[in-house]
Amino acid sequence: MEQTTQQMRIGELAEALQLNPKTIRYYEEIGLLPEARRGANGYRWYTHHDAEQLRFILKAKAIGFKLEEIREIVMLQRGGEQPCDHVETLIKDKLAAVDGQLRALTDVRQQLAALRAAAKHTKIRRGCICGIIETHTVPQHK
Amino acid sequence: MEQTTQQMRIGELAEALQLNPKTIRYYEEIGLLPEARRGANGYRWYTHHDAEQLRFILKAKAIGFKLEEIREIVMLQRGGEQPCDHVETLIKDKLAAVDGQLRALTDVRQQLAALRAAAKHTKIRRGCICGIIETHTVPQHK
DNA sequence: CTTGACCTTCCAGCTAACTGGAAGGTGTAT
DNA sequence: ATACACCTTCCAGTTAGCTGGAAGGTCAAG
Repeated sequence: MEQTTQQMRIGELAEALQLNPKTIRYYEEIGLLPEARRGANGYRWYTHHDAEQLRFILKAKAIGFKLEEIREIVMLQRGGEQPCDHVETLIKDKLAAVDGQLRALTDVRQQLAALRAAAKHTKIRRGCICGIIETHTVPQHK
Repeated sequence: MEQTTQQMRIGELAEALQLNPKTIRYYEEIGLLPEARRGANGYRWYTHHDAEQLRFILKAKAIGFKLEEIREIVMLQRGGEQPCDHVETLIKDKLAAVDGQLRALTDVRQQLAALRAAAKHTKIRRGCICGIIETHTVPQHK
């Protein structure tokens, strides 16, 4: 052990972020993650910074961005040195998209809250012949 | 014309919400939309209420919910009469999920804003040998 | 009474985003 | 020396969410 910056292999990174190592390789393959540094044996090695990058990607993914869109965003971050008009436009677009999402999200949140309030209000019967349960516990889809 | 509630056929609904009629049939098929009322000729007829339902679905979809999850939510709305503990738990879960999304979203928004600020700051050179442009205009993916 | 724009069902194919399996190399532990 | 749990690449298969095409019915306009 002579490196100061502690590194991890793909399995550890995957474990830390709760995902399949294959997914990480896939992200590298499509250019979402930069090509990982390799050890003499060909193994990929990741730093804390890589983990942060990946964490951001997962966050963006969780809120409904497509991998291609996320790729555009992280490209902006990575090439952070040479911004130009085109890049500014891109960022502006992404921001607008995110703001749109925020509006839609608060809207849905409000509807859910109303639903819960209504549920609280009507909650009288205990028998619960609740048609929803069947449709929920057996989602089946087709 | 003797109906008071104006109805529309699948094409009009699709046009109004900017989507493919096939998509609407597909949503019906997977139980995301209830089975549409049919005319004597077998055509589907939709009301304003159906349109609102669909609009909500699209909103939820836009913020990254899977169709299966949206189905759970609209099921809750539809069976709004008989809430029970299980249903309440479901709603609480959805609300928690949405709040998580909201947090992630504001986080990403903040990062984008920072990126834009940085871009504004570093924007000096006009030549713009901006590595991002190539990677953006030719996304290629494989 | 035919044309054309709708609608119907059924079925096949597509893209995105993984995910699994095969075949083989690496490295530490007994 | 041999397990064993890792890692590698390559290639094939899966799931979600549409989307297109074929084959045919409906209906208002000319």
